[in-house]
Amino acid sequence: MSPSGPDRVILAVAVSSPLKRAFDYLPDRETPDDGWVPGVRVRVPFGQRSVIGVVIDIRDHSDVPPDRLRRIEALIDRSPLPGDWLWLCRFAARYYQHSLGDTLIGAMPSLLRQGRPLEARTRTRWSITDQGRSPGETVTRAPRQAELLAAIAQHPRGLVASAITALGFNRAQLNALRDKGLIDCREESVAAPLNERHATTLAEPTLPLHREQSGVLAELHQDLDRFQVSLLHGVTGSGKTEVYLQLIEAVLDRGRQALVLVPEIGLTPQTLSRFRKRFNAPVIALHSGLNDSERLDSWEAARSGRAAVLIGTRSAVFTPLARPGVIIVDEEHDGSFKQQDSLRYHARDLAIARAQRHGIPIVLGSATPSLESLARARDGHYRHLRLNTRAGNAAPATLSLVDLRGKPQRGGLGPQALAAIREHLEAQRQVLVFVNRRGFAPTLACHQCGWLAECPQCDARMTLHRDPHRLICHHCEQQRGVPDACPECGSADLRPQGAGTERTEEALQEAFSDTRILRIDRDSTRRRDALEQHLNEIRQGEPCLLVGTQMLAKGHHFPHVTLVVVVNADGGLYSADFRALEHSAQLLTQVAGRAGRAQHPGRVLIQTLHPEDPSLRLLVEEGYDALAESLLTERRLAGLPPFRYMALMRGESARMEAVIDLFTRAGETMRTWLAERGLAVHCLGPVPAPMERRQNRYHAQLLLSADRRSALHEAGAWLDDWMSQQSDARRLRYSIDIDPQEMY
DNA sequence: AGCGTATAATAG
DNA sequence: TATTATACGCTG
Repeated sequence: MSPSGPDRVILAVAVSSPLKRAFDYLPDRETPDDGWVPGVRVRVPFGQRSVIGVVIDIRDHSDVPPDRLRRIEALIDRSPLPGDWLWLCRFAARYYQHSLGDTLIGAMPSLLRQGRPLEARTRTRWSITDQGRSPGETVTRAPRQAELLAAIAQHPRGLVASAITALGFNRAQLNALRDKGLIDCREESVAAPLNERHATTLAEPTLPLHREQSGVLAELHQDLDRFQVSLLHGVTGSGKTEVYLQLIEAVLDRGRQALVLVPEIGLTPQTLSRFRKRFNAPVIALHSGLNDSERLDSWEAARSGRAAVLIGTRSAVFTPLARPGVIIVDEEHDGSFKQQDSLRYHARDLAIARAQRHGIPIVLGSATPSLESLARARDGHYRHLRLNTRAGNAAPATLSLVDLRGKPQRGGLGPQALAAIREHLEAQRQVLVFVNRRGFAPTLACHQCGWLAECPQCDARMTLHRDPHRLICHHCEQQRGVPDACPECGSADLRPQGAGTERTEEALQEAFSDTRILRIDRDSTRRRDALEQHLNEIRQGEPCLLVGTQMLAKGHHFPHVTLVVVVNADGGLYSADFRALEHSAQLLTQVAGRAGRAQHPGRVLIQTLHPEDPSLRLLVEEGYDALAESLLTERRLAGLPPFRYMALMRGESARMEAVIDLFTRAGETMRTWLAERGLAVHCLGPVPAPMERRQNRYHAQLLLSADRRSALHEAGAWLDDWMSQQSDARRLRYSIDIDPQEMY
């Protein structure tokens, strides 16, 4: 066969590289030509390096000149990586317009990335041979061997090596019996066979459901065997988790697996233990604490079917499943489901694509659904399931706005809030104070000349921290000492501006000196277990004050808290980001949901400088759902998501002109092409990013929007391709974000 | 000349 | 993106 003959085998290999194409290779010399299947890992020479890649296609010719083709160094896998996983990576790479190689390599456990073989865990099982049943004189002089032989003979299916060791026998005795031909061994997979059902016994009984929950569960039970998106829209405390658990029970009964996605801070030991206690089947958590080999083991457990329930954050959506039965996305509106670098995927959206592919149901749960999901529920694409009553008939918290204009403040708290706090503490209750900023104060200002502590490398103020006493930029981590005098005018009258968690904590400690105060934010919980310890203390129920950021707002239950104070609700009101109000309303509702979950009704005080703001009033007076309706109407009129689709091209460079020049040409070319093509896509920009300078790099963006995803994708792909051909594009960093969540 | 660092080129 | 080839400026 001539090297350039037509029936020669060429392997298209995807490697981790920003280049959005596969690379052609010749097979290695060991592997027969018919031994190739797509989806196997290979080691290939790439430039000066040797890297792991995935064979994505087997071809009979290449467009690359034969003398430039290199040879695969080694085939790693005997069988391809899991088919559902390969499909999802392909889908994600195409949808998010990212390199397939990068997607594949990034979505596999790091040990697989390093070339570690993926083998199912096996164990050795020893069983007796025909000869062993009548051993004759062969073991009379070896009493231990005779005992071991008798032990094995008692078990018709044989004994696994670990059981034999547990009985006090050793390897030498086994080998001796084997050499005499009395016993034999074989390797068997640890994984459950594909048709084996998980133990259906519940380790813990189910909780009684209230009427609404039963109704919802009955609806979910109807569609266990087909693709259906259900939006489980349930107020805080309405018992969504119990619905998940009972739905999963039905799925496990059918011998299928469940994949549960939770927000980044939602994977708490309590959540996990609730799942583990409920099911006798293996529940596996995929969290950041796993080391590389645990991660690979979990992957393998899911792939082989050994694991029944998988719970994890964003990246868990890429876990391969042997027998998928249901996917649950809890707190589906949570921003942490969107990856903000490299492959900018949304785990909720990929989960939906995956469920569709598998033909299984998916449940999106939230008390404050994203406008995207609400819109799809309203137009009938998703089934809208509601839970409006709180378990145990707990009354919903009462929300009120507190006008802070012209009021004296201590640590950001006005007189009304302080009085309410005192009242609740005296009644032996717990109070939660929510401050959406860590540190002591958002900035330091000179009262003589108006100087503000600004970050030297960002368009942002530096946050004043007390412990350590430093000015820190939250955008670039840059730190500097706190000046004694104003660097501009020399005045010593420098004052902190506004309040962060540290300052509110300090002010509250002064005002309520006998009260235990627990601060919970990223700084105070950096130490391992610090958060857990605090939460345990809070659960004891002693009166105390909790001061914290959104870490407190999400996922935790505080049955003894009867008052929640929101120090400043105005953050989301006047932001450049069109989603700011939605996110702000979700957060406020979540915080409010922390109050009064037990027998005592809760109160929520929301401090604001804009008590007349219509959105804020709508939220407080009628709740999240009413505000969401109004926001949806605005979005429709403004032609914004979820009524139009967006793609955002971001660029950054050390010089603003470099980005603007390139993006200006990109925008013009794009618009011309769109007009010629007759594609209904808007191209806006370039515009500088809301925060232009970050870490001394300048950011700008080009925004594409369209009525149809397909048009948007075509335009995005064209733009990306055009960019890759520009020589000056190499000098700056750029990336495309499909369905961007934040417009920074 | 020799070195360290910024910048460009390249990947089958 | 990761790596390496090269270009350039500084020291002695």
